[in-house]
Formats: sequence, structure tokens, C-alpha cells
Amino acid sequence: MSGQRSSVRLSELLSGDPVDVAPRLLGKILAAGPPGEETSGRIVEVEAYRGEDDPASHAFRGPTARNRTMFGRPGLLYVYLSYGMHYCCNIVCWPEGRAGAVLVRALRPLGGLEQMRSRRLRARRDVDLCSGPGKVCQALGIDRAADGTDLLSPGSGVRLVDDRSGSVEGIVVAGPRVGVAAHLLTAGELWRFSVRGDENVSRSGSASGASSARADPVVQP
DNA sequence: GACAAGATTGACT
DNA sequence: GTCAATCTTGTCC
Repeated sequence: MSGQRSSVRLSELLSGDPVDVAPRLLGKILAAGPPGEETSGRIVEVEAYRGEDDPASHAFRGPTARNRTMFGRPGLLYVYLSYGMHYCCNIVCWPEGRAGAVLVRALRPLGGLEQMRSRRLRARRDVDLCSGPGKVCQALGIDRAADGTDLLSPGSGVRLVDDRSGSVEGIVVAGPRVGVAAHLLTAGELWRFSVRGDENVSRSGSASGASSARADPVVQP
């Protein structure tokens, strides 16, 4: 079936340097939950983390019980608890044994909106449902139990889908990562990628929500 | 064993 | 724009 072909395409798309893979994930669909209760959204903001080459990455100091999944094969989901309150999900992309992943920061809600609203009671508007890494996991019902899930397996609890209708060519904006201490950022890095003008992009990444001076985002050619 | 830091969020001023 | 909440993880002694 074409589904198998698409997962082959996705596995190729997901393999490689996280900085190269991150913009390719924009426009793809992240879906979670069983059929009938599925929640899904189109990826509109991501950040690349280069493992042991990246001081800001959890994997910088090598594998631990928490980040073990990051050293797994491309296509696995790495979920961690942030600030003791929020889960954040990453998509592993470097080959097994080398840590590297792309953090999913924001989605444009597509399916299961009622389910998302019931999980995100504090969201006043639909654009607040998935406009941040912690919000994405809450809206999709992703927690630490989903760590290590194979996103390319159709039967998984969390899946990545390429419906080929989400092209973001020409509207990808690159910029420095947010929420990362300045001394941990790699000089000149533009490892955060978002869809230009999308209202679901997280507030800390939007121009109006910027609370401190940072480099201007650059539109990808 | 103790302590500090953190890939965030939301409420409040 | 500022700040508190909350708790896991990693480091140090």
C-alpha cells in the first residue's frame, strides 16, 4: 500500500543531521491516540538538538537513563519531563548510537479538536492548544510512557504522517533556539525552524512575544 | 545524601 | 514584562 511507501520516504526524511531534518519535518502531521480518539496536528515549529556536539542537548554528556532513547534509531519518539511539570517530545534522527533529535515545539491542530480542548482546559483559543512544546504533549496526550515509540509504525500510539499536502516550501523561517541559556547556544546557530506567519507558532518564538534581544529570524530560500 | 539547574507555562501587574 | 510553580535529573562531596 502507499502507506508503506510513505513510511519509507519518511524514514529517509528523518535520517541525518538534526539541523537538516528539522525543517523537513515542518508540514508533516503528528498524530496520537487510537482510531476514533485520534488527535493530530501539522508541525509548524521545531528545534534541532545535536546530542553530544551540542551543549544545550540532554545528550551532551553521554547516555543516561533519561536520554537513552535519543541514542536510538531514527524515527523514535524521545519524551522527557521539563521543569517537573511539562512533557516535551523529540523525534530521533541520527543513526543508532549517536544522539540527535528534533524538538516539536508547535502544531497547527487538525483532528480531534474536542479531545484537545478537553485536555487543554486552560487554552482560551484553539491557537493556544499546541503553541508550545509542553502544550503539544498535553493536547496529544503524550507523556513519558510514549518515550521510545516508533513514529513510523502505523500501529503506534504516536505516529508521524506525510500527507504531502502540507508543503511549507519558501515559508520556513530559521532562527536561534529559545529557552536555551545563551552560553549553551552554538555561535551563529539558526537551529529553530517555523512556518512564517503561522499563528500556532509558540509565543516565545514569535516576534511580538520576544522578551529579550535575539537575532532576527532568517527566511529560508 | 544534598543541592542546583532546567529544551515551560500561565497568572498577575 | 515579570515571576512563581514543581520535580526530575545530574553533579558534587
